[in-house]
Amino acid sequence: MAKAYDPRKVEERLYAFWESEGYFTPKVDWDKQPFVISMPPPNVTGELHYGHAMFVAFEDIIIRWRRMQGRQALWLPGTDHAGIATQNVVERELAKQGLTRFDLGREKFVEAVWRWKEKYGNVITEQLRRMGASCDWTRQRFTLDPGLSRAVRETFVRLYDKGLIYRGEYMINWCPRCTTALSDLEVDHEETQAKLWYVRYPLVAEKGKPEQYITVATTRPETILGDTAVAVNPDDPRYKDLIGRKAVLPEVKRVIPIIADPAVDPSFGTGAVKVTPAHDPTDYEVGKRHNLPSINILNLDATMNENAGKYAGLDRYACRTELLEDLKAEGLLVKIEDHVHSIGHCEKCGSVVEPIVSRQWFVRIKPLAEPAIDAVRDGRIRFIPERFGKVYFNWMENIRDWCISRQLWWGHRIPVWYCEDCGELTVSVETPTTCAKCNSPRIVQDPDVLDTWFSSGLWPFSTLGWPTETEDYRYFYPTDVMETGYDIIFFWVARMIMMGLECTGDVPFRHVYLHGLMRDDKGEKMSKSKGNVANPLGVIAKYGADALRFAILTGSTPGNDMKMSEEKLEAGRNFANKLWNAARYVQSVLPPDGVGDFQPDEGDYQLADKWIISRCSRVVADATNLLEQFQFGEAGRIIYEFLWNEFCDWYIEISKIVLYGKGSDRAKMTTLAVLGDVLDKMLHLLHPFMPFVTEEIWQHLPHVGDSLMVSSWPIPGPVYPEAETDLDLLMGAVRGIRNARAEFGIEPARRIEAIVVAGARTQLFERQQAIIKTLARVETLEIHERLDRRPTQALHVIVGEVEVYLPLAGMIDVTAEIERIRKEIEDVKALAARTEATLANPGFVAKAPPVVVEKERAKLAGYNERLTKLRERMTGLQ
RNA sequence: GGACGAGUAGCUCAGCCGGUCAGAGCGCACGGUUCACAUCCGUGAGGUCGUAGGUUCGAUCCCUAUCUCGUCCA
Repeated sequence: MAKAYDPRKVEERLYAFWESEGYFTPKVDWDKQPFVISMPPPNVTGELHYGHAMFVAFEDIIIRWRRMQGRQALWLPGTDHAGIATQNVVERELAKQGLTRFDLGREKFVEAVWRWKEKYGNVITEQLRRMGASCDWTRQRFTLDPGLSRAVRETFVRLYDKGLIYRGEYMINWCPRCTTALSDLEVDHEETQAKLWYVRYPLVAEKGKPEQYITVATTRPETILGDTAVAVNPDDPRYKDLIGRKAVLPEVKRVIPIIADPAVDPSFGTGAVKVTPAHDPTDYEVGKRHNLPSINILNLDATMNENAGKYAGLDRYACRTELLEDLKAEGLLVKIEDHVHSIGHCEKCGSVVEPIVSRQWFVRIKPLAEPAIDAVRDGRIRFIPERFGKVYFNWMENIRDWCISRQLWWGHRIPVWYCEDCGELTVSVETPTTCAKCNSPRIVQDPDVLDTWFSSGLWPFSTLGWPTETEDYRYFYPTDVMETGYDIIFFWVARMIMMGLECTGDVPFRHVYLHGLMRDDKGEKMSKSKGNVANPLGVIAKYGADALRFAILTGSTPGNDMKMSEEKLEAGRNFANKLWNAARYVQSVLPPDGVGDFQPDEGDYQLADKWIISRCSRVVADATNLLEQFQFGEAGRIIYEFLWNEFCDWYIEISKIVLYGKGSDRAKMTTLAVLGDVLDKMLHLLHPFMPFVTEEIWQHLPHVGDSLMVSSWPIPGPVYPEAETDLDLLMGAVRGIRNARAEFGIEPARRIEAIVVAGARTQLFERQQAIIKTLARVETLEIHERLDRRPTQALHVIVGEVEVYLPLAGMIDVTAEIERIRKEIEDVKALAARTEATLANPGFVAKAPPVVVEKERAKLAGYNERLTKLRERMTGLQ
């Protein structure tokens, strides 16, 4: 084994080995329990970023751990066609050649996207391998695969037949750049510093009344061209008289009514608002209530249409500028105020979204949402962390119908055909040749495609073969854990739950584990535009995939964002190297074929053996328990601490005493067996965290089986509480001596003399004196049960019930020592006083659990014993 | 406007159902070339656990209010 661990030499080789052995591919075995995770499918043209690194780390730790527990573990990978995003990418490529998708035409364009997908679509899957993802590539899926496309059609037809999908004209969000409808979720609202324009509308003159105006305030003056009313609040005294009168729309000269509607907020602007039913969701509702005409003034690319009169053809913002100029010229622009309001942007391209009335397909969502709410409420699906359940409920309970049609070319074509003869629709899974109503062959398919999330919503079961009752589907569904970022609870998690319940009658998964988002070391969200995205592949090349995984897993808490930093990656790398070197030591002392058939008896174990076995048992139990609770960070930390601070710092050092000493072969074999066994257990526990380094080490050590990744998860061994207490005392003594040595500047290499007054623990110290001698660098060690004449020219250390003297003639400044002890007496007295006060409180003794009271009493006894010893020492010195 | 999260050692953060929980890593200070490891070893300093109340025998952990930062929904 090399002196330092070099991940570059092992990672790709081991991954290829695992994959070629078929370890990632579970078999359907009805005698065994499956364990399934559907991988959130990355965008097919995407590149690996930290978000992917996170889900790989979390999902792989779960799946590797369950696999080692003997489950038929399936982690099903795949990619998403990501409609808008992918189409945009290819359109941008075309734009470089000065082309638009319309220049190619639909068929050619879709072919171009497929070519793009074939060329770049596997980049991400290759990158996932670099992370060590143990997913089953033989079952890899793509949302546009024939099987998954069939699932989409099947779902559409079923929902349509049940009346849960309908087509209608409603106000939707329109992205003029992508030229498609968007669902509410695909619109990002952003608080924007903008203007509020106050515009006067002249009233139609009435006999006997003076010339009058009504002033409205608007953030979107260009929509004046589409106004069909002015509205005021019915209770607003300022406008009572004007209700029912008519106003003349500036520029357009259309006569519109002044109406009263409770939706008007009297405190906004002047209290009078313009009503544009075709271009504002609120106005749309007002228009419906008052039967107002709806005048569309926009083309689909956000230029003004013929209804805009002389502004026709202008871009919406150019039109705004010109119109404002004209209003100003006419004296109708009263004033301009600064105003902050939220503006909707296309999630994908950032363009300002237009609310327009359009004919689209919708999912009637309430009937789907209700069972989905129940499934979480009654615990069939559990969110981790729990609080996200509240977020889920809040959204689901106020959910609105889902606009699913998109005016794109890349995606699942809507399975609806319109008859050019009778005008009826045919909705069908199989592509029809004739109209279902009149049998006319003159039918034409709806040109639109479905929202990408419609197919993603089917992912946990469409990937397993649904709607066909395949063996995979029957065995592996429902899945166990859905692991993803909390930012797509609504987009994806909620929709999978709704679709899963509707389509399969069962929940799609039982647990939803949500991780936070990755931020840079300043806490900024990572984004390409900010340029703060470290490339995970670069990180892997520099530190190794294990280091990255360990940093992610131990540096995060469920549901909380985490900051990534070089320091954390270094810590991960250092830990891998520490493990490597611990193994290197074990390998160097172990015979080539290990300890063979040798099995130590209980009686062979020395104190240190029992101690490390016991501690190891606890770590195995605790780590397993923490994994059960999705507490990956805590699990990682306790293993880290055990390995570094107990196994390496103490047990390995103690083992050297035995192995390099003159003991019996049997004693040495016992130590070797324990070293190997504990290390082996740690390799197992750490494998799901750091698959590469653990496998590589395991392969170097004597082992049974072909691969660590398919070996069994350890079960906790025996626990020896007494050995733990005893070794704690010995370690305390060693630390005490080291501390004193450091404090008094004794050269590390210098061997000194020590006198232990051990009382009841005399036997322990006599038996284990080698530990003290070696680890504290003591040359001669005297051990007494009691000692009447205490040395004065000596340092004094108290460890529990034991005292240690380090006779260092000439090095002791008695006055300083007295001062040091005086100070310690003060400290201990303060502690004792606090404990006494607690115990003196009658409420405490009466109400606290007896165990706690006992603990306090023991604490006090300990303080008092220490005080006695300190005082004795004090008088001895004086 | 509603909801949620964060505010713990200089920095980054752990602390599950209130009682050795005041912790880790990094950084810092001092000292280390003996054959696992300087990607290391030993020792040490550092915090009124955002602020103010309350519940309790006892609160970093529960309740109320409040401040700062962040996120989501409307």
